[in-house]
Amino acid sequence: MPTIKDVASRAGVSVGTVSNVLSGLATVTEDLRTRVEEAIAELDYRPNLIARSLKKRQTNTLGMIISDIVNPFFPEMVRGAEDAAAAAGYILTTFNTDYRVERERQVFELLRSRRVDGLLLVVALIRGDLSHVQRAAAEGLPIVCLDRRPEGLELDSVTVDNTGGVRSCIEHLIERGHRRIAIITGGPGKYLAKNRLQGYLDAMAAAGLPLDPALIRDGDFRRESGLAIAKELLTSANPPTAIFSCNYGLNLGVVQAVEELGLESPRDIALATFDRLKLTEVFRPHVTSVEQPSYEIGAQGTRLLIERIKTPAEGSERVHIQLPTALRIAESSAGRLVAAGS
Amino acid sequence: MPTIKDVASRAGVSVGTVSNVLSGLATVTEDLRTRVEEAIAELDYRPNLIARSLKKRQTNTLGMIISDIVNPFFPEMVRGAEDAAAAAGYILTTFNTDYRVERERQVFELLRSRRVDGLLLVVALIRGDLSHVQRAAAEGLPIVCLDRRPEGLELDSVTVDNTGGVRSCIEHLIERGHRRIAIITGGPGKYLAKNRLQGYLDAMAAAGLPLDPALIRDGDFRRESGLAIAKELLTSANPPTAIFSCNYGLNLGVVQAVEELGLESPRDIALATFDRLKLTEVFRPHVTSVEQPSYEIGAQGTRLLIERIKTPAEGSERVHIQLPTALRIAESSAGRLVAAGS
DNA sequence: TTGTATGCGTTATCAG
DNA sequence: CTGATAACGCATACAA
Repeated sequence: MPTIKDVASRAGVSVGTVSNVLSGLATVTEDLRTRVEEAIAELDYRPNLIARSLKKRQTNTLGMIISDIVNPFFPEMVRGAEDAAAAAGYILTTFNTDYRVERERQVFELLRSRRVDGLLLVVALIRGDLSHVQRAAAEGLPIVCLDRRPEGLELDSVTVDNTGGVRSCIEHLIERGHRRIAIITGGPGKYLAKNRLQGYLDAMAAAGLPLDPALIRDGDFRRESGLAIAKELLTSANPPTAIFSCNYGLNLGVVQAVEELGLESPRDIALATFDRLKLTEVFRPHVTSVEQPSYEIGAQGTRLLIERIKTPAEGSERVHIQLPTALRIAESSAGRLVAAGS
Repeated sequence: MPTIKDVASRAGVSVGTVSNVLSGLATVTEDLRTRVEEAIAELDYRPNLIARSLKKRQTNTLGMIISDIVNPFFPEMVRGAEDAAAAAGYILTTFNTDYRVERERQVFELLRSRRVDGLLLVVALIRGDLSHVQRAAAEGLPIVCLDRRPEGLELDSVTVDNTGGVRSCIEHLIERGHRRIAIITGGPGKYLAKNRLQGYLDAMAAAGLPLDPALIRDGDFRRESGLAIAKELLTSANPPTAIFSCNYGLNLGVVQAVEELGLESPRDIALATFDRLKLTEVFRPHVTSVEQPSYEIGAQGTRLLIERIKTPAEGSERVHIQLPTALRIAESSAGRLVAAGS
């Protein structure tokens, strides 16, 4: 592979001059510039970005740590990040943690050794031992948290209005005449689960509806728990008229339960869920959903990060961007035909 | 950030010694080794992988060029690649081309400037101007093609048995009593489209069934064309009893058409498609599908690539791995209740 | 305006 | 077995 030296000698100039035409900054004679450019073309020269990084102490590389690219929530987010990164001259290297903190810690080490300029982070854990991120941030590595905000850490973040999203959806169900609305959560102690449940509580309270503990059920964000809980709910003595799932995994289980019990939505039960999946929309039932702007989370997070790289945050003034969700009303949340019971 | 020099002076040894304990290779006295390790811990030293890359002329980085991570076919493939890369001490940087060759060319330049050790490539185009990949390969950059094989290029590849996958599915439909089986392809001149159509032709020929040109329709792999073509097929004078879609995008359109016409599968029409999407399986209709081992494509491609990096291919002996598909039979391909017509 | 020299943080070669 | 030193390819003062 030709180096800058080869270009220089072929063009009959010094390496300094070649470097100058490469960076385009310095004023260099038209004559020399064309000679250098010819040499570059003839040699098929490509500047060695590794050497450049070493010298300039910047890699133009962003690290991105997510849970699992196979989880359909992430591809759009990654794409948003990648597009924003590319637009600013950065590249992205992505890592999956499968929600395991020890893996997150490994990746942190690796990324810091590779001297990434900044980090996009979807934390594996909201609380617990976050010392690796704390230390990295303290040592000056720009970090932007996506989707979830770890507790007790001063970091910029881009999240979604989980509470408001659920609230608007529950309000919609109430408006359609539902009073016995069940919610399946992601389980206690989880960031997303807590915030989403709050939206339910808010909406119910605002409508003056009583809370039935039997209708507020803890799942674990996975299909299996949605299936089991939905079956319990639907076969109980006093079943709900609507079920809200706190993420799409749970919703899959609920949909499955409805079919396995020989029921149909919206005829027998109204359904709604957090997360929108365009791919399933042509199938039945057509489920009402709360869509989050995944692409924007990635894109805006990346733009924020790059801004921080260029001008580091002073003191503890951090920015927290919270993006709105959108309610996608579909057939599954049709209203009750008769007046609601007690 | 501390450097190897800082570690050396703190441990009272030379940089050479520190380098030796880092690489673990050279024999170094137990005494010195512990002193160095202590210094490393105390300074929280992390070797600068950029500098190491410059010196060793290897980045331990693999480039991966795909069409679009948002296309549900890719996340599993990327995940497979990432896992295999991580297991071998490499990291992956991913790029989307949106099927645009000019973008592919840009990414090639970038990746070569960054001195990636190898490339995982899902080509944007099967034929046409592939000079950038040809040149890169000729200059010694290890490249493994995934999913599609570009024409006239000597490159290792990992693909799927597209023809066999479709054939087995059509055979299944025939076995269920279907004779008028329609196929919606990805359009003429495309690699995947051609191979998949061949499976249909093979199965029909083997069963001695006549080919009806009206049932072999060119789509473009997207939902809209699936919708339009399916509507035509279903409302024609002599409609098919089964429709096979050559990818999942087309299938989405077909499913939509069936519902919009007030029909139901399998009651009124049998359905089957290439590509399996686990997420849609709980919804109705439950569509029979040909599943490809996406994760394995990525994983095996990566392992092959790393092998090539370590021991480059001699001459033109290239390896082409072709992975089998799996037929996932679901409700939508139920048999005909009455004997099939002519 | 252009050329020269130094250093970025490592690894590797070679004396000692 | 350990230490000094020369690259790796580039950017950047600084000198000419």
